[in-house]
Order: sequence, then structure tokens, then C-alpha cells
Amino acid sequence: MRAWLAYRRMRLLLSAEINRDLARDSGLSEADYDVLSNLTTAPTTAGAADRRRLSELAAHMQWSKSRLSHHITRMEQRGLVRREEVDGDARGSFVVLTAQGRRTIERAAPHHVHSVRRHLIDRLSPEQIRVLGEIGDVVLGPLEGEGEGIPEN
Amino acid sequence: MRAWLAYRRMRLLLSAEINRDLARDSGLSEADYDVLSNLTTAPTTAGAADRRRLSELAAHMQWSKSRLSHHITRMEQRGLVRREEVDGDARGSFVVLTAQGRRTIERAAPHHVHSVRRHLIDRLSPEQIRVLGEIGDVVLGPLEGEGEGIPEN
DNA sequence: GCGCTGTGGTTGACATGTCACCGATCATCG
DNA sequence: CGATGATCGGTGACATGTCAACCACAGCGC
Repeated sequence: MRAWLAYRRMRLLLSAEINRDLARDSGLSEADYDVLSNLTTAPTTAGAADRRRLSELAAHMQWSKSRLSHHITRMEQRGLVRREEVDGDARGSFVVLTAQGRRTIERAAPHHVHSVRRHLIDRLSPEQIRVLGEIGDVVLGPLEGEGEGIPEN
Repeated sequence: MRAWLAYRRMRLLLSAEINRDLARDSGLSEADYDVLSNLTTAPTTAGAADRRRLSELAAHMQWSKSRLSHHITRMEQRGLVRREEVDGDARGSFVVLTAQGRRTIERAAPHHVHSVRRHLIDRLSPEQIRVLGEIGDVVLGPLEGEGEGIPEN
């Protein structure tokens, strides 16, 4: 249980620190950063980059569709992304990175990486980093498979 | 960065799982559980147990006073805790565990412990558990000292 | 073509958390 | 005593997330 408590406390303080940095440096929340980041990293399959189906993005991020929809609405109002219709399917919509969104994430990334390094990575030994990755994988294995994850909405 | 991503994903899914269990088994949120748990574990210094100053509790949990105040208000309405005046200090107030609160946490604890074991601990080797604890401690060291933590409100 | 079921996405009500600010009380010092 | 500044909590407005219900269209079988 000591490990559990340490983990819990770390989770709380670490994300507070990193979010604070992120907000200060770039005016983004962790959620904003994730969305933008997942848009630039979009699968380069089709020629269409910087865009993703809302559903597909939600599934990839393990967010509920509702959460993503609300969040996209807010980011849209700030000009970071925009919605766009899908050709073959009149129900669906794309989430598309705007020019401003691209600038924002490109400027934010180096700071964020640095922040993560500073608060987490640099404090750990290579061994600890390795094990942390392992732990993540081990714990995730069972969870990702089953219908677990997001109670779809 | 692989470790960071794994950590992030684990954080998301693991807390989703565990909170789901907790809500199903006991009708509590993680926050509720923490508050109750920190009340039963209250420092046995004075004879007065199951009670804690709001400020002191907030500091101990690394929550802002505002957050705790709001949350206590909600828990008070559900009969889990109650506020009580402090003798020497007309500003302050105690948060006190009610009988119902005590029953609730006592029933919830075994399930919760089991849930944490099932989703996390049992999946890790003793070595991994040890390192996880270490990581928590190493990362927390620097953060806890400085005025960091909670931007007091 | 037409109805049925499933999917993609949105919406509104509500729970939770943050932030900034207030109001009261306390402690201290001249 | 009385002013001053810190401390204890609470409050209201707002950001974010969840949940349940919903609409519009798609896909399929007949």
C-alpha cells in the first residue's frame, strides 16, 4: 500500500506541476495539448493530415465522445481547431487543426517536453524509467482489451 | 517518452476502473473515499478522533481549502460528515465523521483495497511495486518542499 | 422503397474543481 | 484600547467532465 499511496500523491502533484507549466508557457490545458498533439500525429494514411474523425479520435484518446465533443466546441471557439463535414457520411464530422492551432502546438511542444523531463524523467534513473514503462504496459494490457475504458456516450 | 505515455494512459484507465468499482460497491467517489479515510486515520493526538480542522485536512490532502469546503458541503448533505465549531477559534470549523460516514467507509474499505490489488498490485512483480514506490518518493521530494502543491485559496 | 436497428455526434442537466474575492476573527504591537 | 495584517473558511462565477437522452442519417433485409 505504500506504493499505492506514493503513486496517488505523485499523480496529484505531478500533474498539478506540469499543468501549471503548460498553462503558463502556452495557455493550454493538458486536455488541449493532447487533442492538438493527436491531431498533428494523425495517421498519414490518406493525404489528409491534421484532421481526424471525431469518433476515431475519441477512441484513440480513450475519451468519451461526449467529452470530446464538448471540448472541441470550446477549442473551436478559441480558434485552435474547426469542424468540417465528411464527404461520404452526412452524420460524421472531422476535427481539423487550424493554422493557429498548429502554431500553438508547435510552440508549446518544446516547453512541455522540457517540463516533463524536468519534473519526472530527470529525477529517475534509467532503470526506474524502464520499469515505469513496464508498469504502464502491464497494467494496461488487461484493461484495453475488454469493453473497458470508456462507457460509451 | 514511451514511459511518459504509458504512465499517462495507465493513469487514465486505472483511475477509471478503480473509481467505477468504488462507485458500484460503495456509492463513493475517490474524493469521498479519501476524505473519509483521512478522517478515520485522524491523528490520535488529542482524545478527539474522527475530526479534523478543515485547513489542516486540506493541507494534509494537498487540496485547496476551497475545494475541500465545497466537497464537505456536498458530503454533509449526504450525511457522511458534519461541520462543528471549534472552541478556541470562532473562525475555524472541524470536519467530523458521522456514524453513517463511519459505517460507509468501513464497509467500503475492503472492497476498495481489493480493487486496487486486483487492478494494480497483483499485476506487478514485487520488484515493480518497490520501484513504483521509489519513483513516487523521488518525484515528490522536490515538489512537497517548496510552496508548490496547492495555490492556496 | 421501407422499416429496423445501429452509429456518429450533439445536447442539457448536473457533479466536480478552480479562481478570485469576501467577511469574520485572531494576533500583535504601539 | 485600536489599527494592521495574517488566517480560516465560505461563496459565486466559471471551466471541465459525466450521464442519459436525443436526432439524423446509414446499412440492411425484405
